[in-house]
Amino acid sequence: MSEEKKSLNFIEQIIEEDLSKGLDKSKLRFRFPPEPNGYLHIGHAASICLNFGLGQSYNAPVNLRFDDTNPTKEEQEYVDAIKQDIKWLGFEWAEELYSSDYFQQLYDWAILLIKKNKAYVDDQSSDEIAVQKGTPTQVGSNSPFRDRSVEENLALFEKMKNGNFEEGSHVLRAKIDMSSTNMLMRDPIIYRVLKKSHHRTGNDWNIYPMYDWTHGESDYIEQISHSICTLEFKNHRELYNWFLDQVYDDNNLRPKQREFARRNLSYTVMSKRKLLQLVEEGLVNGWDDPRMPTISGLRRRGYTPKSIRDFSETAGIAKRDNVTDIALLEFHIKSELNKITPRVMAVLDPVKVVITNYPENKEEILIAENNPEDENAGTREIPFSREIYIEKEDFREQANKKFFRLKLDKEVRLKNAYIIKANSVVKDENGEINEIHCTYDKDSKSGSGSEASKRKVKGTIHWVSIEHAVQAEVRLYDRLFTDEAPDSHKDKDFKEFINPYSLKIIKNAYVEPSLKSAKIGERFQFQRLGYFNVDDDSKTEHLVFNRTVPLRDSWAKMEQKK
RNA sequence: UGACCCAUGGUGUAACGGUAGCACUCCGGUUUUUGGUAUCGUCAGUCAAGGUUCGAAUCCUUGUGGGUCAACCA
Repeated sequence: MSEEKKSLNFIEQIIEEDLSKGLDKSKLRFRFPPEPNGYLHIGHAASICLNFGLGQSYNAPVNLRFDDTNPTKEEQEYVDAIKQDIKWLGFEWAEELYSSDYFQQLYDWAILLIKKNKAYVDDQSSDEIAVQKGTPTQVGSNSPFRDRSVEENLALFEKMKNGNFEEGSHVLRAKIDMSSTNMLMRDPIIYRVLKKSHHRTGNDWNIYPMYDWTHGESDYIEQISHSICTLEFKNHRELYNWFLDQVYDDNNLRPKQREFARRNLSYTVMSKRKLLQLVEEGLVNGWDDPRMPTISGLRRRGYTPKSIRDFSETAGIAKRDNVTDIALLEFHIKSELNKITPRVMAVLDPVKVVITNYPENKEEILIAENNPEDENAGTREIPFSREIYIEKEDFREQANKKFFRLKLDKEVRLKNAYIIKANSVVKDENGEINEIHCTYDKDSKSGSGSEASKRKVKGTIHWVSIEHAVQAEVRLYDRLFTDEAPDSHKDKDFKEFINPYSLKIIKNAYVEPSLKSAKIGERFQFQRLGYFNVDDDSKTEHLVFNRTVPLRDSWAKMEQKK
């Protein structure tokens, strides 16, 4: 076999370089560090696949670390959901850890910082500190409290910790450089007073560490070799390294932060803040609404873990901002579902067909292939009778030669059944077609091997036997937004681009009887229509299907062009 | 009037000084009892200008365009 050299992404190249410079392969260790303040989305999936993928290819441990340093926003509900989503995606973490596990160590190190005269307690308000910070083009100025004695700082910090100060009254700051061109280096805040109960540490702490102080030190504690985050943290790297310098010991591994571009998807939004807004304002039905780009939404929609992993792999990673075409995600889900889903027949917009030369009480069982893509998928039985439903749009009284479906005086094949010819229509007082009267060629039964069955008829349409069909609810989804990048418009709110037709509910669809026992989560291809799964709301007496994604429809495309 | 990062077909990525490749999308053909699938094919790209070099997408300079940074958020 010719082994084709797979090109490495830039993170892998950095790792290879470190390895070639002498880093022991057994020292490789990664982490995925979500804040438990929302649900994971397809953008996180990129990071998850990257980190856990590196773990797999280098046989290195990957920790799941909840970055829970802000008790005002974090909840156990999110912790549970995040764990479920990662598992569902097919990954296993080495250890489940929490930044809050390190609160004591972080506190001890802060004391050390004070003793080294590299941190001080500032009594100023948040506004005063902000003013002193300057602007990107203007240097900041020193706090009047910057030169407090070590003893005083120690005493004050102790008081902060003990709850003797009110929120907002005091902070601990690193003493770095108020004139740095990097705003983050202008004496960043390390600790703030927050008298809030934490989802894990309860009321143990009155002070909580900030992200920058926490993240690098946590990486160090866990001996993470490569700490991979998104581009907006690029400017934090200098501070990450400064904090590391304060505690670093030569005998240990020194973590390295590297940044890649977050993955954006067209026709949706990806920020947790905006997704939360959609949920809270009732614009969608929760975090797992099938229109949401969340992992739980995609799961409910019928996406498979593999399709999401394949998508992440194909999209790749790099350092430039991007908006990936959602068609790529759809390509991967269609490609997988094509291979694995059983084909069934369902009619979403029914019109009645009467086969006038078919005996009134007769019913016969036809055999249908479950999946032409899978020889082992077997066959199933489908009942056929005199009265059936077909899709309204599969019939026209008159149409040109391009219309490969049922029309007056022309023939069409009923999938897995007979060739029929339309003879007449029965209309109501409004001119709506109530019934289509057809005759069938009784020798043309599919698979019978007869001459008639081998006749070439241009079109094949799906159907269900009225007497045997099961009524079902079908939910059709379209993209949530009408704009490719709804949050890229400076003058417009992203919600202005919400697609009012993103959800269409069909109450009276009819599915073939084999679906009567379909279970929640099961996936099917409704032939000629798309891929569907059974929604969480589904019950035996009231089946509910979601359309995961439609089939490619070149006919619809042709029609549209006209 | 700052610092840092980025710039390859419509989209996402590869090429690590030596033939600009892959995938998606779009468009067209063939096959087909799904207008699906499969299969074949077409269109289409190195931000600009200089420089270094036998040779530049790649290195350098300048410019242009985009992004990030002034939360007691992460």
